[in-house]
Amino acid sequence: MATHQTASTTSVLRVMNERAVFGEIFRLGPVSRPELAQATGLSKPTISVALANLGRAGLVREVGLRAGPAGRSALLYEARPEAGWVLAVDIGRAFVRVVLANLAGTIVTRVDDPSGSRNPTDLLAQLTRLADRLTAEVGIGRADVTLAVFGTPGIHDKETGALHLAPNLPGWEQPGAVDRFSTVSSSPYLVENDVDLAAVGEATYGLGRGVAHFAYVSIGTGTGMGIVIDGKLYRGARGCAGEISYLPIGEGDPLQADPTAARRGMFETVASADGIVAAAQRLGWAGATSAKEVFDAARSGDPIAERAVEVEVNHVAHALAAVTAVLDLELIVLGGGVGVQGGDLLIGPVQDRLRHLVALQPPRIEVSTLASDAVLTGAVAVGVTAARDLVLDRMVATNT
Amino acid sequence: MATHQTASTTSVLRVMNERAVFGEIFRLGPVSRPELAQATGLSKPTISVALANLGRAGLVREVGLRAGPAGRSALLYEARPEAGWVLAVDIGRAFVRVVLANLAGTIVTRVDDPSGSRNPTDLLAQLTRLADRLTAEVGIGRADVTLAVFGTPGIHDKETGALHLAPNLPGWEQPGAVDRFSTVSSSPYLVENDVDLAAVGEATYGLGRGVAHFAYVSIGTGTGMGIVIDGKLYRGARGCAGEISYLPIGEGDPLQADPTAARRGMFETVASADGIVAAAQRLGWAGATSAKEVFDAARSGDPIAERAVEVEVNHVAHALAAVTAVLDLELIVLGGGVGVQGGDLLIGPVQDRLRHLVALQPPRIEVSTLASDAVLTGAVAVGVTAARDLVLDRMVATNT
DNA sequence: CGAATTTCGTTAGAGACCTTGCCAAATGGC
DNA sequence: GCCATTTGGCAAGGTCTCTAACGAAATTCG
Repeated sequence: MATHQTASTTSVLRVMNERAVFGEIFRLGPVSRPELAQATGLSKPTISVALANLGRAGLVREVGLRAGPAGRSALLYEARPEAGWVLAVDIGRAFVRVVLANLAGTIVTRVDDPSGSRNPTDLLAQLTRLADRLTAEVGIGRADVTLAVFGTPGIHDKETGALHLAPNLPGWEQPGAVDRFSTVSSSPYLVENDVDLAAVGEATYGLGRGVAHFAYVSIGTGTGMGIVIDGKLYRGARGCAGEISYLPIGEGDPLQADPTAARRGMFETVASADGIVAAAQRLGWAGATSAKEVFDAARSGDPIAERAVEVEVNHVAHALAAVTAVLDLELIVLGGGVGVQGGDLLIGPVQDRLRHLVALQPPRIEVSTLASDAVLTGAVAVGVTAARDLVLDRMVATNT
Repeated sequence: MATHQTASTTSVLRVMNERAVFGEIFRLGPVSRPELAQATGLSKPTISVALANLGRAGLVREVGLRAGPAGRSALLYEARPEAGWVLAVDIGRAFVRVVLANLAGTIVTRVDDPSGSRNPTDLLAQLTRLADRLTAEVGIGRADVTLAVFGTPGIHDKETGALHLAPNLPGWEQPGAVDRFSTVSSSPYLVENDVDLAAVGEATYGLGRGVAHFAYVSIGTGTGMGIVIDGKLYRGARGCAGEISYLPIGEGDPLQADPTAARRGMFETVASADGIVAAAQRLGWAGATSAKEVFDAARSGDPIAERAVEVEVNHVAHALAAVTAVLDLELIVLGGGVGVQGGDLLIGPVQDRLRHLVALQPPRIEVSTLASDAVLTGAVAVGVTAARDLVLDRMVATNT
């Protein structure tokens, strides 16, 4: 770390330019040399040599001709999608979802497998089996995967390799457990919180496109938030940013309660699916069993269910008020089981309530359109971005 | 925005390298050519031409010789502090503070002037007078100021040029009012929220040095928070990030209260200096007049004052719990009148309470060491960073 | 159907920058 | 006073990019 952002010899310039060309090819799709010259500001000969290098490395290929209104037709170039493969994994509550995506970000194969035993050894065996199956379908081996991305609940402690705050994954809190993901693909891999990935997915392919600062708030069996700042995922000092489960919001006066009682009035316990059911029961509907049921009843005008939704609105609005006061976001996308199924009932009232709670201009609030695929989508987005850098780095290394 | 981070011709390389050399000179202090070569990774001849260019532009000068254990003594170079001047202004409640700092960041002259009439016209006249006085002391004119930085309460709306949420600055909420700062120095200027500047000051010269993610929480006559993420100030979508005044924290059950009552239970009303006095009065000390008085009484064991401090601890802990759940910071620095004067009584109990409120590892909490100079310090830090870029840009422009 | 026109791609020459390698100058120790 | 050591400067060489010009391909118009 002697030098911060320094640069030196003239050959780094070539690498920078090749990087820029590669990026523009992704951004613009099939594109001609003159268009690349205009987009990058480079001259035609420079574009030509960059394309030659990228082509020799197998990252770019000719893809046809474009006829203009007059004059010679231009050769079109595109990134070779098979130049890299991303294995994206969503370790969900009921299902393990795995997809294989190419460098263009298109998902080529996919499998949803019911969760079996979730201890590290069994889960890793399941993932390895699924990875084998998917790669075979495409005609590559597990070793040809450029990068694997694993979306898990909880917080990945990079120091110890343990997974914290993930009670549904027994055994993964052991030091070094997360490092065993390396056995699945024998290639570089990333481990990210599932809600964080969903936020990236929403930022790349969903409603968050083009929004500088936004957050994805997931409410389901649990609660969580992924924060995107300046288009980049914000993880916090220890990876715990957005752990809104612990927001001090709940019934009763927090100041009167026993100050030593831990976890009282946590957002998660009152606002998650179970919290909604509990609220309905407390309000007189003893037989309430699921959040979906409560939302359906509220839609048909049941007064107790309506009141339960009102309570949920209040909780969510308080949480988002805290988020707004701290982060001043442009957009909040609501996801998770409760967020998606009850979004139509929640969004309007939450926004109204929010306007009263904070005198600031509240963020736009929308319901996720990616639904249960948000995590996978985000894993692909993260993986493709990193994989593009990887294949370029590899090209530069071999050209030494 | 055709190109994102692209680069092209070979001459940008020279600029990048000169920039790197200039930065290293600041980082390392008086430094020899071989040391610069090592630090930047550039060769000796390149360092020499870069220094020649920087010297010709008046940004760098020779400053002496360093004799090593053996061999020829090396010429030392340093940045010329007079190559740029920063005018930093803190528009505080009782005082207007103005300093003139050189490019090295050392404050050369300073004046603290009691706040008079605070409407734009009068305040600008006062500032212009003070700027004239300070520049004259250094032997330069107001036009020689490289950059001016104004720290104000409230939020600067860059679209309209209005200052929002600053009730103590009457007339400044008019569109275009903030643009009139240009009359003070006739040079480029920046307008930042005062608490945000304090956060930058703490990050550059205070306890936040080297901390990636931290926040400066100010509690005084009002409340506010400045957020530094990845060493950079985070402003939010509309510049309102860190407006913790509007955190929904307060007495009573927010769910039982009238949902339409705006601003009820705001953090600022309960936790600011007035809030502490009100709490003491409510607890039975009818004659309480100032927060300082309450803290002093608590230190001498007065039970009512102790209970009032306990209430304040609870409020602050709840606010910081919300901040921690959202941002997962490494460090929170406490500032402002209440934060500095009552910090010794607050920090320990707040940290204890915080541990119970969030199951996460709470951030370190410390009392600001910069005290009332935090805003000015931050304004200087912001200004010096920007001014260094400015003088370099100017050099590059003249060398075209 | 052929020529003019327009656009594309390549080649050649030149400029800018950085680096390696060598030599002179200066300093402290033996 | 000489020598090892480090600094500073100079020249030559290499890499990259740009401009300018030329040949190639495709369309339009006569």
